[in-house]
Amino acid sequence: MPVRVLLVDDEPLVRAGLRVVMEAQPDIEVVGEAADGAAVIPLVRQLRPDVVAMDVRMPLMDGIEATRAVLRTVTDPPKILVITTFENDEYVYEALRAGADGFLLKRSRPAEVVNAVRLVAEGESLLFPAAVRALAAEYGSTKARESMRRAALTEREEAVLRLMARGMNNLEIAKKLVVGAETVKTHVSAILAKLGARDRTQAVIAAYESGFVSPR
Amino acid sequence: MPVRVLLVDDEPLVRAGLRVVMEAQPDIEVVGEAADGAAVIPLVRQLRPDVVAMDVRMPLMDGIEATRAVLRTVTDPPKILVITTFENDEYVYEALRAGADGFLLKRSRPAEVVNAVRLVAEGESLLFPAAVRALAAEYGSTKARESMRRAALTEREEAVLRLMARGMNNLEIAKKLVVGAETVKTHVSAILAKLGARDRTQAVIAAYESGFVSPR
DNA sequence: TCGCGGCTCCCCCATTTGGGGGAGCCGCGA
DNA sequence: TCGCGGCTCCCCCAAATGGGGGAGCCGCGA
Repeated sequence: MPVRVLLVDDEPLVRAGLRVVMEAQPDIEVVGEAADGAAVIPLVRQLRPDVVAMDVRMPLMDGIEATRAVLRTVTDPPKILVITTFENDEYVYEALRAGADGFLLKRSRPAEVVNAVRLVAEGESLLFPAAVRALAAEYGSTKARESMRRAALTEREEAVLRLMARGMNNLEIAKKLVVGAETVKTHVSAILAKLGARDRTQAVIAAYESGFVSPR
Repeated sequence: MPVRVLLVDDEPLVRAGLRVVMEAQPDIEVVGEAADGAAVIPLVRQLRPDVVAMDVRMPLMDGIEATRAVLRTVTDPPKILVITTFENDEYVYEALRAGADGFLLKRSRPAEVVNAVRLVAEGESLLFPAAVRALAAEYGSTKARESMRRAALTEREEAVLRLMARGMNNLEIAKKLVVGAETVKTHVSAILAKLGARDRTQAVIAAYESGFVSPR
């Protein structure tokens, strides 16, 4: 039976990206989504997920409070995987102290994402020292630290994603935006990293799934 | 600057409906209306619309003739969006062969209507209509319906497209379907050809836009 | 003033994708 | 029985994609 996952992130694009990554796995099933920690408790009661993948920073109730609330009020609570964009986010440590079972960087590769989900689902805690080292070692000890802000796309990146979702390739996007093809490549890479997408197709899927672009 | 649209339909109610839908959009402006194709040429010259949304079936001059006339006599012609009631209207195929940029069903939802207008305005041919146009250009109008059937995906191709729309690459699809990677490539190529898509991203977009797969 | 993030462009390189051809097997219908 | 379409696999090859670096410019805010 598959691992049942509840996604909680205020950024629809991030949710969609995670969803694409997870649903590509036969043994992982995304059973629900929420945009804020405040919605987590009833959803956990209703959906009984095995794992809650939850952003630390959210508008109404952040991941720390939500973690405490779930563990305090739900019997047989799910594993909680905290999602963050910062490597050394003090919120993460608080969340882990609050009882979270592991954490995940938003720019983790799909393989890392699904691996983390499987691990916490099986009761393996991704405690931070080792995990931080492992992930930090893999993800750019230099650049990662710098450019890790919120996973929200910049204006230019949104424009590129919109054109990607219209089926344009990099060259066409470059002409449309009157920039060089290399620039578009840079934006595309940034988009893929922020959305946790492996390729442009997954990014476009995320754009549709999140409502960033609307079908029909 | 908004997209300037000229509505051409012999049915006032249809024009009114389209006008309401389009004018509800901040980026679409209806600059004129006509009740028959015969009035289109002077109006296009006078109003210089970006898009002509035109019914195929009209009393004096139908949409096919009007499309040909506009493209033949107007310099820097507008995009032409053909409106029809029936999905398998052979008039539509003829209009597309005559140079129309896309088609729209009268029973389309408002979101579809404005989306179609925006797409053709920006030079993007509607995906499935593009496929129809390609096929219609290749085969005769009499065989249009038959070529549509020819364009229908096989069972296996549908399965592959579904997995493509979940973000899988060819190797993952191959494993999922327990076939060789070459087989998947063959299917993907067939899908692209049938949908008129250039790459897998466009195919996935088509899958979403056509409702073949639905956002969750 | 300095630093940082956003935007732009450049290099190199591995992988993926897609197109061209061909071919064998099988089931179904003319 | 034969042909055809669907499904499978194979070859070669060009193009696109994505990742890894680096770097310059500019505006804004500490």
